[in-house]
Amino acid sequence: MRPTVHDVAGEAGVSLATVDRVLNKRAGVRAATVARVEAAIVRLGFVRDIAAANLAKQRVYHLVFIIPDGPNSFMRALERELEQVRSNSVLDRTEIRVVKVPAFDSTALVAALESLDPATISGLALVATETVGVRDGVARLRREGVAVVTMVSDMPASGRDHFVGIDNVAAGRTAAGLIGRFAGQRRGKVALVAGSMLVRDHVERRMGFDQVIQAEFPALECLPVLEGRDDAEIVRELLAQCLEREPNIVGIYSIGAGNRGVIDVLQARPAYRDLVVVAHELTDHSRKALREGLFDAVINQDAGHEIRSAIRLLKARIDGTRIVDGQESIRIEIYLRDNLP
Amino acid sequence: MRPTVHDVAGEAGVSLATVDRVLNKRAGVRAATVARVEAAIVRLGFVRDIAAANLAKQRVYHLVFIIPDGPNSFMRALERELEQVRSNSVLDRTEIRVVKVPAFDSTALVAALESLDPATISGLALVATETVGVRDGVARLRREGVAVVTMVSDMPASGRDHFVGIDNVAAGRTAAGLIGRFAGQRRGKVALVAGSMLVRDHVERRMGFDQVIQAEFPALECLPVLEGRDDAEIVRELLAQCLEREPNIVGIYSIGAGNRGVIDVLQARPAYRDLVVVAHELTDHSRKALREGLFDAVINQDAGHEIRSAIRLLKARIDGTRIVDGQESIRIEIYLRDNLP
DNA sequence: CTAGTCTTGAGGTACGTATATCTAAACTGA
DNA sequence: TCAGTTTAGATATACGTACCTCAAGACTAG
Repeated sequence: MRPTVHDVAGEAGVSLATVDRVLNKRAGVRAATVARVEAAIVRLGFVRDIAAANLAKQRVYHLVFIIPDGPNSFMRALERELEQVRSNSVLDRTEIRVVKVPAFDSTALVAALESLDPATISGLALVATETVGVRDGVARLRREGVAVVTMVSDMPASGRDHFVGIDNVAAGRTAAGLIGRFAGQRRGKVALVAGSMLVRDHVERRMGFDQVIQAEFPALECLPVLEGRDDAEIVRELLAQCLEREPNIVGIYSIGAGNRGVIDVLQARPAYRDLVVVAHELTDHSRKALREGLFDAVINQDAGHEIRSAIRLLKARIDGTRIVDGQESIRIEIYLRDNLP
Repeated sequence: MRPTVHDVAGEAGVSLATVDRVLNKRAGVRAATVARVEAAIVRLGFVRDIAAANLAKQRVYHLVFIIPDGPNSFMRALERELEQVRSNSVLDRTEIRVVKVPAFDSTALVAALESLDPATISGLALVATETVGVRDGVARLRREGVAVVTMVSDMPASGRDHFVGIDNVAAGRTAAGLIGRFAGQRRGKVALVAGSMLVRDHVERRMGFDQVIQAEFPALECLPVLEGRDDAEIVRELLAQCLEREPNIVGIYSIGAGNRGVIDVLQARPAYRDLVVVAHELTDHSRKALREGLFDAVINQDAGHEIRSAIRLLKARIDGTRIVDGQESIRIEIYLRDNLP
C-alpha cells in the first residue's frame, strides 16, 4: 500500500501535526525537525494524494484565459475548445474564465492583466503581444504566485512558467519544403499571403519559409508579402491583382488567417488549379479546399491540444507535480488530402 | 457550489442511504423511488465527484496491457511509454501490468487472455491478432465486466469498447500521395518493403498505397512487396537485390519495421540518394535518415499518445464518464526534415 | 531562574462519497 | 389481519489530507 501522512509521522518519529506543517510549508518547525520529516518522506517514497488533498482543501483551480478577439480563426478555435472544456469541467474542480481583448492591442492587454486580482486566480494563460507593459504585467502576477503560461506566441522575458505552441520558424520551413518539392522541376515565384507582419508568428513563419526557399530551391523566388489583415475581401483583392501582374507564379503560401480569400481566388480560374498551395490551420474551409485539390497541404496546430496542455501545465505548476514532456509538446501537423482526421 | 449527494437526498425527499442505493445500483429500491432520485439528480445537475468516490472506495484501476514481443520498434516504443507511465502512476491509483506475448502467435495471445482473472482486473488493452480464439477471449472478459480497448490493430467483432490507433489504409494513401508528388515528372517503379503480409496494418497500408498510386500517379508502378520480417539483414538483402534487378526504381515505401535495412542499402551507393523514400515510425534511425536526406518523409503514430489515450479510455469506461473525442483520435503524423519534434 | 517565545503533540472536524448495520415503516399475500 | 417481506431511514465509520485549537514541553534572553 501507498504510504500516507500517518506513515511518514511514524517513520520520522513526530506527530501528524508536524508532518502537516512541513508538507504545507507552515512556520513553527525547527530546521532539524523539517529535515527529519523530509528524510522520512524520501525513505518511504511518500507522494501526497492530490485528489484527497484537493478534497480536503476544497480547492478550485481558478484559471483565466486571455485571448485576442477578432476574426482570426485559430483564436476562435481556441475559444471553442475552451467552451467545450468548460462544459465538462464540473468534474475536475476547475473554473475557467475567458477574457477577450482586441487583437494586436497591447494597451488593452495590459489593462486586462491589471484588472486581474492575484488573490482570486491561481493560473493564467495568455496569447501575448510582446511589449514591455505586458511583460511587466505578467511578471507582477508571477511574483504574486500566479502560474502563467503563454500560448501561440511566446514571451520568455516575462518569466512565464511555460510556452504552449509550435515553433513557427520550423512551420515556415516545413511549408517551404512542401511547396519546393511539390513544385518539382517548375521554376517561378511564390506568393506569400499573411495577416500582418506585425504579428510575431507570421513573421517567424515567413522567415523560415524564406530560409529554405533560398537555400534549397533556387528555382523558386518569394514575392513580397501580401498583408490581408485576416480579411477575406482584402486577401481576395490583393492576391487576384498579384496573380494578374505576375505571370510566373507557381505556388502560394498562406501564412495566416486568410484562407477564405485565397480559396475564392483559386476557384475563379481553372488555370489556378495547377498552383501549389500550402496554407495554415485546418478549418472547414481549408479542409474542403484540401479535399477538392485547391490546397495541396495544410499545416496545423491542434487547438484542443493546446488548451488541454495549458490547463495541465497550469495545474501541475499549482500542485507542484511533474509533467510528461512528450504530452505537452505541440506538433507541427501536416495534412494532405489523405490523412485528414 | 456543486450539489452533493446530500442535496440530492433533500431534493428527492429521501434519505442519503437511498440516494446511495440508486447511485450505486444496489437492490432494494422501488422503481418509483429510483425515478424520484434520478429526477432530482437531473434537476440539480448532480455529478458524482469521482476523486472523492475513488478515495472512499479505495479504488485502484488494475490495467493490463498485452503487447507483442520481438524487434518491432513501434511495440518497443509502446513498452517504453508504458514504463514511463508506470513510474509516474503512484499518483493516480493506477496499477499497470504489462504482458508480452510472442509476435504473430495467436495461440499465445489466447493463452494470455485466458490466464487473466476478470475479478482482479478492471481494464485490458491489447494489440490484437485477428483470430476466433482471440475474439472469444476478449468477448468473455467483456462479459465479465472488464473494459477492453484494442490498440494498433482493431478487432470490432470482439465487442471491444474502443480502438486506439490510426487508419492504416489512410496512412498508405498518405505515403502514396507524398511519393507521387515528390517524384514529380519522373516515371518508374516503387519498391515496397514490409514486415509481413500476414499483419493487418501492413496489408492495409499497402492497399491504400496501391489505390492512390494507380488512381493518381500513372507514371508510377508498384513492385511486389518485399517481406523483411522486421529483420535488418533480410531487408538489406532483398532490397539490394531488387534495386540491382530493376534499373528504373524511383521510390521506396518502407511499410513497417525495416528501416535499419533500408537505410543501410541507401547509404551504400550515392546514386540511391535520388530515390524518394517514405518510411513509417519515427525512431532514432529514421530521424537521422530524415535529417541526412536519405528519407524524404516519415509517417508516424505517437506511441505516448496511444498509451495515454488507452488509459483514459479504460478509466472513462470503468468510471462511466464521458470522453473528449478530439483528445482520443490518433493522428497520422507526417514528418519532414523541418518539423521534427 | 523566570518570563516569554518557539516548537511540538494530541485530538478533533471537515471535504464528498461508499458502505455497513440496525431499526422502522410500508407493502404483500393468504 | 397478521406474519413475512420489501423498502426506506438514521447513523456511524472510513478513505487521505488540511487545518484548527489547546496544552505542554523545549528553548532563549534577561
